[in-house]
Amino acid sequence: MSRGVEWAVHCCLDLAWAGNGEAVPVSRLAAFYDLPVAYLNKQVQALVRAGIASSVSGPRGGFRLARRPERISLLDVVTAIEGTEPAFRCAEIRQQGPFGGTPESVTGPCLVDQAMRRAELAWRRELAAQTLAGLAEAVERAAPDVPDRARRWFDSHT
Amino acid sequence: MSRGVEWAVHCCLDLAWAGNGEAVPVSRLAAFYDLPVAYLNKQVQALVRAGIASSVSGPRGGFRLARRPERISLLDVVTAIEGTEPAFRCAEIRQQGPFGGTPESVTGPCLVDQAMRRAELAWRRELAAQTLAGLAEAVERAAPDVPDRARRWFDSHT
DNA sequence: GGAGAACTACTCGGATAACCAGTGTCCGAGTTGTAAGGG
DNA sequence: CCCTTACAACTCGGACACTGGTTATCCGAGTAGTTCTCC
Repeated sequence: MSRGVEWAVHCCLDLAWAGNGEAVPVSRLAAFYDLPVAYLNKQVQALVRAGIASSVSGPRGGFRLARRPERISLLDVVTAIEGTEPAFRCAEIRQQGPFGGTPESVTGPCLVDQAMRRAELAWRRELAAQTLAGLAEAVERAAPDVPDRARRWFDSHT
Repeated sequence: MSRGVEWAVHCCLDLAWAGNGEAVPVSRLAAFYDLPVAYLNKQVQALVRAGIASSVSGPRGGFRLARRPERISLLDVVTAIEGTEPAFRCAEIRQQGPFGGTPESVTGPCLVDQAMRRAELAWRRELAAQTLAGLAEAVERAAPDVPDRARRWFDSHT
């Protein structure tokens, strides 16, 4: 899985905390985690294309969340970065080779593919159950000062 | 996900059907699905390294399943090809940047990582629940003649 | 005719290149705040 | 003093190189069956 997924999730959390109406430029986010600025920009652009974040150009510009954190699931973020295609893509090799041409061999869908899709569906279901708000709440419960410190840091470095 | 996973699962099914004590050479398997021989060999070798299949060299040699199909799960096959490392690997970026050095910031494990691991665990659980025997049975139920035809084809092309 | 040895063909196994997606970087388009200049 | 206008700085956005991993291929090590030779 792409490295940008971790970046995107953490940045979304920071946007949820620091974004009190203010847009956060990607340079700030990159400085906060010591990440390459331009590449992180690329990832956040993917969030914009997916409708998770919105962008503002020019001075005082930056990114902010397009929806409330309660309405953004981890699955949304992951699919925004990784794309919607399933990790396992059935190439229907059972239809190749000497038995491939016969129409009698294609009775119903490929069960191997089905089993894989079922597993991947469970993965997606688990990701969809977790929202950004829920994750943020869990972090606040575990370390109550982290969000405040982050917010203050983002506000101070104007 | 690697393309070889699909090949491995299908080949394991064929080994379970065609392997009545006889070892099946990889050239036979490759011909059955019209796949590149040497590369498929590489994948099946991974199955051997994982203890799923066993190999016999020389004439009348080939591969066979090392355990009964009831004892081989889809997760076994997938991890044999893809490796045991999780798809999402937490790089702990929360510990980088200006806040990284402070020891107070590392309160407990990374919750983002935890959420991702939970999802991946659900995926693994679903894969582990499906055995090769169960999958083979499902195929027989959907298309009762497929296993027999496969067995006959593998036996005929000595 | 039978036993032994050399040979041949066949298989796996790992070492070796080609290709592609992910990774990283750069510069241009657009926008906003600012400052200068004139009325 | 106030309005207009040009400027400058800052941000996103997409286009351009680089790199590790998957994909693909080849040749060597080892083994079983076969055949030839000798007793």
